[in-house]
Amino acid sequence: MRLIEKSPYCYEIAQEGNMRVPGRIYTSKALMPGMEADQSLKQVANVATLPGIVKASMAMPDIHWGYGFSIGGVAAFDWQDGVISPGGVGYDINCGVRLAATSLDMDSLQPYLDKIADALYQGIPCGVGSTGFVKLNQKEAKRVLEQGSRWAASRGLGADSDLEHTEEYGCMDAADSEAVSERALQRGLKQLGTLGSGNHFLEIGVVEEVYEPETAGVYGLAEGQVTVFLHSGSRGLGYQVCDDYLARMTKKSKDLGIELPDRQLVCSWINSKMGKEYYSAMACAANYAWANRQILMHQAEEVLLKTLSMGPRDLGMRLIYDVCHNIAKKETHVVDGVSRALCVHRKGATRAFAPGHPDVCSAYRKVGQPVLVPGDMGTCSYVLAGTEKAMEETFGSTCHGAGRVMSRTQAKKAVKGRSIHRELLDKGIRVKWTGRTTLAEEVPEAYKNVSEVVEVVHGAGISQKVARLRPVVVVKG
DNA sequence: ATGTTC
Repeated sequence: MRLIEKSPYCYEIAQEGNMRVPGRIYTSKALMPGMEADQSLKQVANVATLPGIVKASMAMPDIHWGYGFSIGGVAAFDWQDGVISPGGVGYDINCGVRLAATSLDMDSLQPYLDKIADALYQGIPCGVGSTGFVKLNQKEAKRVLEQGSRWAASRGLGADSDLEHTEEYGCMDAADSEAVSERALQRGLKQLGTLGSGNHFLEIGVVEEVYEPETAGVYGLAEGQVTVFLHSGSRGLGYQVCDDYLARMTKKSKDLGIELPDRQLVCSWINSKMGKEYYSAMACAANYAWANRQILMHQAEEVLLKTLSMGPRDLGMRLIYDVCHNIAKKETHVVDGVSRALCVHRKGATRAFAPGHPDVCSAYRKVGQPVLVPGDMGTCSYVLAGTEKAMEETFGSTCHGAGRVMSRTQAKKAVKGRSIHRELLDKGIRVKWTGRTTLAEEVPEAYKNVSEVVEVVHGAGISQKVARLRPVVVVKG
């Protein structure tokens, strides 16, 4: 595979063999060795062979090996003549993050942090197999799947301003609960309002540095301010939707009429019955994830109000934004001067729409869409803004996080005998967790340096640094 | 990521 340097942060995988377009990798010399250590670049080249792919098979600097498609990949297919692939979305459909600001400053909150850590850990259902406070019957669950965050708001678990500050307003219209299997629906009944496990978290943090005061002001962020940051997805329901359609599409893979370089790239024509059905089911799982994050954030607010004996006005908790980073969406983009309907797959990649884009809510339209980039639990996270260059180069997309450099198994082996909890506490980070192996798997060194990842997307111009956040309390599954 | 091999 030939890697050609196009600019300091952008490399090309030359088009060869069955590739229909080149590969394009956003990275730096510092991040290159990690990138070449696994099969992720090969996966980028494999995706370039899929029918209907437009412009390039792209990878963000946080790329690492994933199911079929690498995590950190962006691939857009023609809506008429292209394919849709569950592996291009990921098992955790609409895995994403949301950030809320509060009116508190970290100096005054410091004495209460231990109490807050205990209360959040008690009050937020987390871990594999956990169940939430909201129990659904089948009929109600279908409403969640078709309405997303709007369902949560209609049950008093969110406000209109929350919907306004959520990507897609917290609901994909294409959702049709008929496309979701009985088994997937069943798994969703008891899991609404649960955090999950692995890299999912709920964090109390502080705005440590502001890079763009004007944009930060528009978003409502200032240095020293206390924030609430949440990372979760569609839980067992989304997993089951992905699993169901991988199996169904594999059975019908002959319909595609082409040989795939990797069986994990199984896909359907977007235009086919199967393709449309997957899109409708995926949208349901995406809506479930939005409702889930909406409920989790509402629950976190309740816990903070009670723990701090405060009224909502004093706490001043308000959603800044909610983004998804595992999704396929019908979007219109200009390709070679022509406006085209595309199915943009972002798997471990975040939408980063530019200032002025009609899909950016009115409050933020002047400065561009907020992009939320969580780091590992011991470092920091970033708030970025979408740019025009992202629209031109990456279908309005950027990175989604730090990206793994060690597998979970490798990480567990690497930290044997160490107390990760103590190491983090020494850095002023209180961690609460439930899984026996969670802290080892999520140890900071298992991830790339998120600051290096962000330098790439900022340097390449596909998003702009706005602010950096530092965690002080972390709750994990 | 995931009732971590229905």
